[in-house]
Amino acid sequence: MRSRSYSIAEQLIEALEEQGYRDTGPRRRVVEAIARKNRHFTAEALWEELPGIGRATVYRALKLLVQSGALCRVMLEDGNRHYQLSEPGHRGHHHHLLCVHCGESEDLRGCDIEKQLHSVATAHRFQITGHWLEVYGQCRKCAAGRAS
Amino acid sequence: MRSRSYSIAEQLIEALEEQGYRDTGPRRRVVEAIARKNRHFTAEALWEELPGIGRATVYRALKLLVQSGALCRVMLEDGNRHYQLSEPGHRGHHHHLLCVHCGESEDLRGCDIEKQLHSVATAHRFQITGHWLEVYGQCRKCAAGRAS
DNA sequence: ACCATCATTGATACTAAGTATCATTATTAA
DNA sequence: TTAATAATGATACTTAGTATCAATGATGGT
Repeated sequence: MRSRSYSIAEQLIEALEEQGYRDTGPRRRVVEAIARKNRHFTAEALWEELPGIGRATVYRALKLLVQSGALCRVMLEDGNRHYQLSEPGHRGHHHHLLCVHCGESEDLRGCDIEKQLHSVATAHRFQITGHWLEVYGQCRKCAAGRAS
Repeated sequence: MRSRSYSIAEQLIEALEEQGYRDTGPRRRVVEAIARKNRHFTAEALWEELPGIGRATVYRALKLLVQSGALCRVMLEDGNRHYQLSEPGHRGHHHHLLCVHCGESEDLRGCDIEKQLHSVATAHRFQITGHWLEVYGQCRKCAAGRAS
């Protein structure tokens, strides 16, 4: 008995199929490359790992996966846009803790920032419909390694 | 007796001079165009309003003003990057309430999100060094006009 | 298994938002 | 007023995509 019934790649293919998109060879190669990543990456870097696959195909797959929530776009502190696999079962709205040192990221769980925003917005008489938050810093390992 | 001792354009020129940059003709034209804006704008749109000024000059001025804190880069919900004048005397770290309907924005004052982030980050054993937040919604006027 | 339909692909060109280079021009300080 | 230095604008390049479109591939019905 295996504890993971589906590989990450299979979950991503499923995320596409749920939206009515087909399971094709090129898409499989894209999701397999994404599944091998353990940190955020750029679309361009992903494409460079996939000789024979068209640039547009890679960008299209990324777009569909972001739509599904299985993949997130994250913005680095320098403004560069990267992609980041969502943690399993964590597809809804969430934020990231991005380590500026090693590039690792964790999903920020238990952030009820909405509540706080709401009260601030009330003071401005502003009706909030959405927000975007990224948090930068050092992960446990990097903070430990660089503390002196 | 005038209540505003400096025009917005003058304040922007000052922001540049404080950083050791010169007060030049092209820069004056750029900051004057920015000062006339009452909502966020793209670099490209600004450049198009300034015939005879080089694209690079406009982008360079924007970069310096952002560095000074007098101007902010804001990210819209669709991912487009715009620029937004900071409210007077509000140059430090702050966030924006962006109206997705009319494009107006307000600086978000009194947001002590840092405190909350800090406690969440402690749970993740993550050492926060910075964050980025944008809030989207409808401003007072637009919310009133569209309520039914 | 076959075919029609419709989605997908990859090549290519284009756009947006900049940055880099560099010869020319403008500002400033001595 | 002149030398040093900063800024400019033209141009080319980069990054992160989107649009177009002919060719190919997947799917459902028979």
